[in-house]
Amino acid sequence: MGEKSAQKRKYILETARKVFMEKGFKKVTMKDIVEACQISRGGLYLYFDNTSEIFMEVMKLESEEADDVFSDSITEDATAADILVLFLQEQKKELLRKKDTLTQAVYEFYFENQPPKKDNFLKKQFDSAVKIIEKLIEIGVDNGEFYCEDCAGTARNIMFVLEGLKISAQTIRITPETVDREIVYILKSLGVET
Amino acid sequence: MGEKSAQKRKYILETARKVFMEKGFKKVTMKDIVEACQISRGGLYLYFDNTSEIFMEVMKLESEEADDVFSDSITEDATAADILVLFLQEQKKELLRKKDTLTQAVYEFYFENQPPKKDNFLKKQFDSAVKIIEKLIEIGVDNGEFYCEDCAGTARNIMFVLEGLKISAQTIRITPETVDREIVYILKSLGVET
DNA sequence: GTAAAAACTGACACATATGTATTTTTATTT
DNA sequence: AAATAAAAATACATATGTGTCAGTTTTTAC
Repeated sequence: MGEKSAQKRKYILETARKVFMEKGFKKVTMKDIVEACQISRGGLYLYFDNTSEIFMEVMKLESEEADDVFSDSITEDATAADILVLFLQEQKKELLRKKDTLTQAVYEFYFENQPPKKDNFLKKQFDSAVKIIEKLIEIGVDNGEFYCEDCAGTARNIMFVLEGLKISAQTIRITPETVDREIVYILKSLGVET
Repeated sequence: MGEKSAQKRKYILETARKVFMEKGFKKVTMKDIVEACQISRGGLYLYFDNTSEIFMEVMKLESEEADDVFSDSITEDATAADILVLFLQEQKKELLRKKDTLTQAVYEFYFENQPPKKDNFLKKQFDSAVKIIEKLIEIGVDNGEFYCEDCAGTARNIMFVLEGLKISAQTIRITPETVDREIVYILKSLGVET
């Protein structure tokens, strides 16, 4: 647990991240990470005590680096509807690729370890996304793009639908068309025809 | 894998089911099941080869025994809205108790084993629930209880919200109030005030 | 009542993961 | 360049799980 080289520490976390993306959380052993990092068993233990600790550090990095969910969507002269559509499209892309995401690993980790009340990675992400969507809907309502009586409720609802799609993508194998249908449904409920 | 006694086989599956409810899927070992069943290691292997096989059999039993999602909700003179409310309340109860459910085990199982295209336990449940909700909404629309332009879409949407709530209950620790809010939101979107 | 078949048991051999302790390598200081 | 300290690698002891098999008990059939 010593600090040793901060650079190597970072390298280990970044490499471990890839391993977790590939194999989820539960399957990953210290050996896997050792091999991926091309270091020795003892070497790894100098930095971290176990896979849970490593995973938590990876999540911490992740939430520090996580740029705004809308960073890709916001442009100078985009309308609220444009931004929402881009956001939903982005989410679609994300949830349809099974590997290449920490999604499953995060779920597994929270299954295994009682989800923390504080510092809950998923909860933070969820809540902040809800807030931003709510703001966005309000803007859309103000300039007449959307019709919505309960912006906060709608924002929450959208996020729960996305959560549902996300876990479904991992379990019941939904198709891109299914996601599209949901996106259209969401937009229509805001009065936006596509 | 021999058939041996069908009765004992059933007993093992029922006992294993409890173990999976308690510990999820990944954590459970043959030893756990052996001990829960109070039989010998060799004895268990006479019936099943590994935990995956046992779990699949448990799921099969589950889906055979699974009574209609609405069985508890339907009564002689209930309105469509009544039935829908009861159903949502039932789902709420279910998703809020963490243990006592195969939910997490099923997720873990599908994480570990590529979800099957055919015989997908979750998919079957999901699809059949969607169908029934759709029917229910149609009935409600016909007799003026609900307002809805896209019954199929709404039914699907409701199920994805429920999926989202279900996984969220396991990961971000949602409260009963959060579920209630979503239920109210769903009903309101159908034009039902509560 | 006994012999054959079926069901069951517990120990064993193997495999894999963990965390630590010791040795070796590399870097730093004088 | 030798002495020392830090970092990394290797080997080890421990733990836990798996699947099998030789032997035992129970059931079945005659």
